[in-house]
Order: sequence, then structure tokens, then C-alpha cells
Amino acid sequence: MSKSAKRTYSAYSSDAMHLLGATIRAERKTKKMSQQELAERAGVARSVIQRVEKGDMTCGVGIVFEVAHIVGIPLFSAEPSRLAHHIRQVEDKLTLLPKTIHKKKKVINDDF
Amino acid sequence: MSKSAKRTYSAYSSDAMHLLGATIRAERKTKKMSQQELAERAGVARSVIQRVEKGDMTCGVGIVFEVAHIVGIPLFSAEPSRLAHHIRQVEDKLTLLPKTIHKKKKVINDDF
DNA sequence: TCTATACGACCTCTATATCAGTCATTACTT
DNA sequence: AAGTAATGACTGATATAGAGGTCGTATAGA
Repeated sequence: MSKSAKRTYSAYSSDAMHLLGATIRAERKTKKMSQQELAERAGVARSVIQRVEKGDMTCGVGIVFEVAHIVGIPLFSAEPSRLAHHIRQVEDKLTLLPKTIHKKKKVINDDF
Repeated sequence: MSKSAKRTYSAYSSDAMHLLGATIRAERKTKKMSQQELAERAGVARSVIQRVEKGDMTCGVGIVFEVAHIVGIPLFSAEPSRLAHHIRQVEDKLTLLPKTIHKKKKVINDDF
């Protein structure tokens, strides 16, 4: 966004992040960890943990994933050992798809 | 991370983002969308789409979620309508948990 | 009760993510 | 085979995320 035009997000994305943040907070408390402790484990400032738990969309995705992982939240409902397998699956699929997408006609159905 | 101490991520987080990026690319192609088109729909620069599809951990979580949603990838394997429900569930759970987490005294095992 | 501390809400500063381009190469479409 | 569009890999400028702190309040434990 060039100027100070604030970025907008769909309700779905906002809700998803809100849910993730609340889940992280719940799991942290369940595991009896303080924000400070979680911050140290993740290697980030406490202020960042606060933003993550509030569902701030501007946090780095790597930080959010890392924090979620530390408190034991599975990403994509996949166990660690299955991720590599899924990656291979998707990459196999990618080799079957065209390398570039050329638009010729209208094909896309907008669902907004 | 004050200086140029590069942030590190666990293999699980890296794999998860790698998988997400590859899945986004695959879904974009399946839907016959170009990077440019996806960028415009998401309201970001094309270079950001490239980084997202490469699994760059430093992308904003909001941008990644938004892009994933546009190409039709469900977050947390939850349908849009279920998210609000899950949010309430977690927030109910939160009210039952302590507001602050005080570290209990170190359990002393100084018997060596 | 009393007290150490976890938390929320701020702040400033610096590193960097994002934007908006360019260019060369590749790969679709006709 | 030619033409055109898509992609990958860059760039510089600028907005902003994250670091690291402060302060006041609230809370869990003793």
C-alpha cells in the first residue's frame, strides 16, 4: 500500500487470525507459560506476543507459526512428520500444471 | 533481534509455510490466475506474491491468509461459517483460565 | 491481608517489508 | 515460428514491524 492507505482484510482472514491468536493465548495459559517466557522461547519481544495473541494481521507469518508451534498448535492439522509428505504431493501436482498462466478469456468466477 | 542476527525458525514452521506457499501456487494455477491478477485481487505487489509462494517467513500473516483465502484454501480446515463458532469456544475457554500466569517456585531438587 | 509479578498499553528507534518499477528469460497461444 | 504474456530476479524509496523499554494496574500466591 503506497501511502497510508490502510490495508483491508476479508472477514474470513480476520476471523482466522483472531481465532489463532485466542487459541495461542489459551494454549499458553494451559501450559502455564507467561508472555515473557513464550517471547523468550520464540526469540521475539513480549510486545510481539501481545500483538499475536490479539490477532494482529501485521505480524510476520513466520513468527506466528513459530509461536503457535511452541504452544503446541498443529498447523494445517498436520503432524510434523506428515508435512514433508504433503509438500511432495503438492510439488508433484505443480509439475503437472502449466508453468505460466495465460489469460485468453474470462474463466474466473469471482466469489466475493 | 536487535542487529542483523537473523531469525531462525523451526523445521516444522518452515515446512508449514513452504507447504502453504506451494499450495497457494498450485491453487492459483488451477484457477488459471496469473501472479499479477492474484496480486491485484489481494491488493499487494506482485513481488509479494512471489515471496508468499516461495514460502517466505517474513511476509505478513494477514497478507498470507488473505492470499490463501482468495485462491480457496481453507484456514484451519474450517469453513467460514464455523470460524465464529470456534472463536466463541476458545474465548469461553479463556474465561476459565487464570488471567495471569505466575511461575511457581522452582521445584527444588538440590539433592546431588 | 501483603507482595512480587504478569499484563496491557504505551513509547522511540532501527531494521526491513512492501511498493513500484525494470529487465531477461521462458512458455503459452495462434 | 512469431508474438505476447508470465515469470524470476533484481532495484531504490518509503512505510512500518519488531526490539526493547516504561508505567500503572491487576492478580496469583503466600
